Amino acid sequence: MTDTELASDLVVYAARLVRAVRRELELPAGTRVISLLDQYGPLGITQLADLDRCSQPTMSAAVSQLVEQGWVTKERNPDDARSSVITLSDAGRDELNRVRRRHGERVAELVAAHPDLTTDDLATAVAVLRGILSEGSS
Amino acid sequence: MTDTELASDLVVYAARLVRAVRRELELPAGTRVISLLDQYGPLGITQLADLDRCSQPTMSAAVSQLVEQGWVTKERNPDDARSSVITLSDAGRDELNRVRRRHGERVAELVAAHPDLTTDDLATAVAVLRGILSEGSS
DNA sequence: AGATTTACATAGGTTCCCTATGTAATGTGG
DNA sequence: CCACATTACATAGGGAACCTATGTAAATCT
Repeated sequence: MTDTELASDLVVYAARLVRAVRRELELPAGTRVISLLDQYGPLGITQLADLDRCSQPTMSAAVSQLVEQGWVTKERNPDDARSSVITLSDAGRDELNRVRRRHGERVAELVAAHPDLTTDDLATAVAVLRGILSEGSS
Repeated sequence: MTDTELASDLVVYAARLVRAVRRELELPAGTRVISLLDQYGPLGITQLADLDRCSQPTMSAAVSQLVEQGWVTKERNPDDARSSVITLSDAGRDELNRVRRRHGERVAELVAAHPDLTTDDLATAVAVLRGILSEGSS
């Protein structure tokens, strides 16, 4: 199997995993946003859109929803009145932890059902996905 | 890092990969369907919906579109007039190969941009995702 | 035969995401 | 310092991919 074939399979199976998890657990778009804020700290709308690889209007809408839910705060940037600063709230961090635990438990079940998959294998899979996505944006 | 934490990360990064690829390449829902037909041979609507983990109406609509595009054929099942038999056409198989090649090339580029990721790592990641998804449906 | 189940179609609605475009604030060249 | 481009967002309008609820016709069961 070539790298190209493997890479193709990676996309297909990644898509199926996401669909399978979403069916049972709900994986709202907002989760990705608060995950990014947790990882990078406070950010503006456009920065978030770039990191999440979505359009700026999409991120605007997502942030509005998160503000309504109380999971982030949105303030004017004192250094640049055009932009905003989106900050993860404590409630948002709690939500993030809850979602992560739910997802983790569910997928960990699936992993546990396959004894031939070791923790090392799992760690490698995560490293591959994360590596692929780091900076390889264009 | 525990298995649960790793599993949680796996979901997050899988979701980001799918989004990243979809942004550049288009990963239409129909691709999954013809991929399933390629893997399992001719199937009915409900069987396809179960395999794709989507609802039956969703699969009905997806198949209708694929028929219009000429990538599958839909015939009445001679053994059971209620059901249909969806079959991958030659054009559909060509399309599948084209899509796979595009996805593979794009992700292979991303992989190539990270020399610390070996082919073995990639193969492990694919094996983990496929393993997780095999039969672990419920 | 009547009732249930199965396979699919249709209706209506939600979520997520896009492009196009407007607006206000910030830099920039003459 | 004033017109102009650029940047950061917001708004408008629309499309794709899902869902649940429900209807219909064929197969199966009692």
